[in-house]
Amino acid sequence: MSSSGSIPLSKSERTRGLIRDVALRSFRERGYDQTTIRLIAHEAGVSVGTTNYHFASKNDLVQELYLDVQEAHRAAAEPLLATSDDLVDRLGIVFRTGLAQLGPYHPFAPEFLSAAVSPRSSLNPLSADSTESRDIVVRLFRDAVAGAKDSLPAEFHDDLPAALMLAHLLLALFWVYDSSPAQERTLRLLDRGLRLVKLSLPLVRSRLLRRPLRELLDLVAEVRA
Amino acid sequence: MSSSGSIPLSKSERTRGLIRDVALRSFRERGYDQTTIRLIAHEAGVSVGTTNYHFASKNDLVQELYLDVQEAHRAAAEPLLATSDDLVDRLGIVFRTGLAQLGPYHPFAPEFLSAAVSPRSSLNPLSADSTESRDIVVRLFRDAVAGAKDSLPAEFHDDLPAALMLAHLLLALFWVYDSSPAQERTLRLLDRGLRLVKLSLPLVRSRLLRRPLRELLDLVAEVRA
DNA sequence: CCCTCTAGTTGAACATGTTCAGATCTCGGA
DNA sequence: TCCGAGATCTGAACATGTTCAACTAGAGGG
Repeated sequence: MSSSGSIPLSKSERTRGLIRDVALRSFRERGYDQTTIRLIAHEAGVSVGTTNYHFASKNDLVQELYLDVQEAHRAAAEPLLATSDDLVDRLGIVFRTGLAQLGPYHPFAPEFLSAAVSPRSSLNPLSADSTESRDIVVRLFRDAVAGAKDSLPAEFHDDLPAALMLAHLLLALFWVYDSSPAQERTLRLLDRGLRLVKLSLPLVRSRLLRRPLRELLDLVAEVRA
Repeated sequence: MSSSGSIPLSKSERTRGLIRDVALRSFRERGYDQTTIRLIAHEAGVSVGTTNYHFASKNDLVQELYLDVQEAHRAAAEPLLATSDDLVDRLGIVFRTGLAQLGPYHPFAPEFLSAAVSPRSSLNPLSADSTESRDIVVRLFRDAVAGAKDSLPAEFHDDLPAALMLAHLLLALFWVYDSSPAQERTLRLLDRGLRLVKLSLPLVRSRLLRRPLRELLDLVAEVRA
């Protein structure tokens, strides 16, 4: 969580880190709406102006949370990816470990969603500001595809990871709306979706659906905020 | 737009109608964020408190806009539905006329999306508060399916309209993110998606994919805010 | 050791949606 | 016509994220 490097931190770095830590803890405990700038400032023992000096906006603080979550996603997914070379299984691993990271935030998911969904929000996972955390997930999907034994037609290789990341975002969207206990419906949706993909895979390799699927992928893969 | 019944309106009804008209015009011209309560009050010549007396929240005013838009959707779709009995064509009509209604709002789409996407927002199309306008669209899809010559397996009939309405929401989501001129990419996505559906339809009727598709539909069809 | 300049910090000010205690008006009944 | 209760209206107050002019402190050069 907090870096504990050996170089002594400057006063500024300590203040910034303190604000960051206070904010992230509050986001986890109280969610987005209840975590007000004034509350963060108070708990960190600084003024409102200081938090805005170190983080230009409240959303910049959420960005820090994103990074934490995505790093945890990678840490959870990578070891599991070593255990299978089946494409669909590997995709399932990335999706499932991704959902697992979100779990604790479900009570506050609507607040975060509302703040992040606008294409103009820096919090948007598809925005330029979120490139760093987004790329972590895209890389996970790239690895998942690349490490599978039956590889897909080469023409899919470039765009597929970005499209899968989008699929993951859609799954997360479903998850936000999922009020079943422990969001088990989302997991069921994922299982059934993956089963459908497994069944459809031969069709994709065959000629019939390949062209229209390819064209769909073209459009979807370059969605940006 | 404004109803022009013959019964003379009470003072209260006139005030309410005035606020409504001023607000809707402003939403269309200035979008969601720039349309402040104080601005509406000022343009309607009433106080801030009065607008909140007639409409408990700003979102209640957007709800009125929704109804206008969905009524226009129905008015645009119904005559066109009489011109074809091909299932995919009919779906295309409902999707396309739906997108056409949104067109003028695209510059402000992110603002509206952010306000509407939270499952806890009354503005959410899947919320109880939006039942009226949502049902207009669901009925359109029901008609589109029911009036097609090659009907689908009966087991799909119940849930399909709700699932199609969800698909329409997803298409609208894509549309919000679509910055191509006149959002032509969204139309292309729709065309390609429909072509894929047309190609896949025989597969759905056949046994292979029917069961998993059915199960997916079960989960998706009952998504609610 | 002192001076200066900049990084760091402060809290008041602003615009926003919403609330609410009280003022004002409307309208049916006497 | 007149009255009073209930409907309608008012504007100040509140909490929020963000901005900003002013203040402080700390580092580095003399």
